[in-house]
Amino acid sequence: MVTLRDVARQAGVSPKTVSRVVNDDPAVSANTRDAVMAIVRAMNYVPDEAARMMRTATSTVVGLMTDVVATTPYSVDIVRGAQQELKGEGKTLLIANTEGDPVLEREYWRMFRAHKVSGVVYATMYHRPLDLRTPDFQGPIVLANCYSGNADRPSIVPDDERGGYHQAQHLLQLGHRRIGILTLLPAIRATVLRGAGYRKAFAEAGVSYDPAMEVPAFQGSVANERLVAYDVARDMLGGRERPTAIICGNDKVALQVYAAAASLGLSIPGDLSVMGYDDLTVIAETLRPSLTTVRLPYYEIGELAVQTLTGMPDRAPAATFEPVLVDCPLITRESCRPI
Amino acid sequence: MVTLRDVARQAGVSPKTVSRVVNDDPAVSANTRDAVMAIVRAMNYVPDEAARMMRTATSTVVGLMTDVVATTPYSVDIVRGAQQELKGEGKTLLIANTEGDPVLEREYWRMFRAHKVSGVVYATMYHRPLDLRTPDFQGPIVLANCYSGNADRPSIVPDDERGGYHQAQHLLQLGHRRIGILTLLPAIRATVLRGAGYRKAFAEAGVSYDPAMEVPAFQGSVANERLVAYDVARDMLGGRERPTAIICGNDKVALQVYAAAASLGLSIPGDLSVMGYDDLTVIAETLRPSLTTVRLPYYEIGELAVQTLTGMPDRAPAATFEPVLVDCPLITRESCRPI
DNA sequence: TCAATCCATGTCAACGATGTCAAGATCTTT
DNA sequence: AAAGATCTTGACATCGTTGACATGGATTGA
Repeated sequence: MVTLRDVARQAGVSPKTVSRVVNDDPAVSANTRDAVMAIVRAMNYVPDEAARMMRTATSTVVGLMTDVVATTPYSVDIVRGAQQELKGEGKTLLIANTEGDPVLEREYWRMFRAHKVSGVVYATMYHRPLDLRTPDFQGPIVLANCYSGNADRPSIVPDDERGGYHQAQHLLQLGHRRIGILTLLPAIRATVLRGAGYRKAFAEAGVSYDPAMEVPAFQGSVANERLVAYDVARDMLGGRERPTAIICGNDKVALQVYAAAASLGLSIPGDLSVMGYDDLTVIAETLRPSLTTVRLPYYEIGELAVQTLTGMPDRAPAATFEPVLVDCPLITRESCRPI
Repeated sequence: MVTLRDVARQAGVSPKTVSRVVNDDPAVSANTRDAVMAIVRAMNYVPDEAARMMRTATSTVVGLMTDVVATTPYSVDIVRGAQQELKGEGKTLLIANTEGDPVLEREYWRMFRAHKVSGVVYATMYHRPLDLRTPDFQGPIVLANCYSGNADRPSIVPDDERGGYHQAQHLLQLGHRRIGILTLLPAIRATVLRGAGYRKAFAEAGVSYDPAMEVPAFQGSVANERLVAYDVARDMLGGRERPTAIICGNDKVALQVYAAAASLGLSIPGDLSVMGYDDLTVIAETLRPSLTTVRLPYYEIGELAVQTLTGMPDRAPAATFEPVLVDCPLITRESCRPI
């Protein structure tokens, strides 16, 4: 292994000087700097993280703790966004997937402590409040896709109310008036927030909002949900006064609405406009016609989480943090059409 | 921070003894061990990884280098499988996503070196041969979903030939004889392997294989492919002598075949059986009827890769390694039915 | 010209763990 | 009971880096 010492010897300077050079300390003459850098490159010297870590009591690694976030395919984007942001600073991610196991989670917090991670992004699968106790870890933490119930930590969450607003607003603007809404489970926070968004859009458009048009596309509990969008959509589309458009709680729901429409001989978007949520591209881009949907901005949430982390002091003063809302933009494709 | 020293002082023993205890060194009396462990727990002592790393010149971290693997949703399972396997050993993953950028990749290899990772899993998005040169990294490497052209590294890949065999064999057994095949791009290795699997199944069933029934569902290049399964399937299903079953190169293709069938008024599985590949559950479980498919065993590949890594000596002798094939099992759902 | 200031570089110790070796205590063996 | 073997514990140096502080030379100002 090539060490600072070796480089120093070769360059005819002290180890400390080499250290200064590789750390961009300005207190080094240009000549020395160039000479040392030449040797550094020639010897392919790479600073030993372990020694740095030990000396500085911090590392260039950021922890990413997830519940089961990695399970749900699209949320990998949180990881990608975080990486993207870290790349610029020469840092990387140490990942810990708890799969929902609290014992394992505790172990991972210890592990983060042992590795002196410079911060942790804590991401959850569902957008939800969270009371995080971390007796084994002291450093800065940013919540992603979840937020602290008592606002004692910074957090980045999707703006589900605005996302719901986008969905409804777009369809209303296209002239739709009878709009069916297939929601996620009522217990999910996003469901409530989007509901508010729908109402706001309807109100702004001067259209009365009919709660009867709002039906859950799932049954069961959050932990054990069953997708029944196909049947619900068939009921909705089979009745008289069928809707001219359907807003879906996510893209999977939309996929089943496509199937329901096909089974009734209804064409999309000719007879029915369909709007998704999530922008799960494997579905949204593959469906015929492709799906107009609203994108869950996981990539941006990952980026922002790391940015926030980087800007945090090691020991944050006991401040109050309102969740940062990230817009869920409308992605226009082919499944919605003016009436 | 609580250090070995602090624990030692409290316990009235030397730091070295505490070290022995936390490392399960058998050369410690039961009394001492219990006494020390009590203090360790009471003080919530966690060994400092940096110091360990420095002293032992190795870390408990395994690197995961991916090209764009994290982009394709389902392959997150490689990460999950790897984690699962590491969990037992108290290790974790340091992840590096190159997004295909060689400069970045080089930087990440350096980073892995700096962090003294105990090994690296190198995973690719496509199953393909790979000539890996890592001047900046010496430790053990296992390839996942790719393999070394000259067999100089261990590798774990899906058994695509057998997967293709499963697809065809199942449909043949259900009595289908006219079977359409919508393949991936011919340039992709999986396409070739699965083709061999199809032929084998047909031969075993004593059914003649008609190459004309095999059509790519994609156009363009690997880097820039365009899914045209919808049109191809409509052509195939619109002709006389339409197939009674269609084998798809992946689940996205199957999704479009569903749409094509619906547009022609054909019902699945009544008029047409459809078989997917990948087992992308967001699609396969959401489709109505749910999709019979073949599962890409990414989770197992991740597990096996780490197992292989763990079993490797630090400096592997220049051996030859045949790729380890992992079966792609048939997942039976509702989209295939006897003729 | 001499003191004060600044700049570039160097010396030294320390971060926390563990490998090496040694020593004291205890147990065998004859 | 003495010599050896074994078992348990400890002293000490060391891994590679950087922070605190020191040094010596050049520059500035009066």
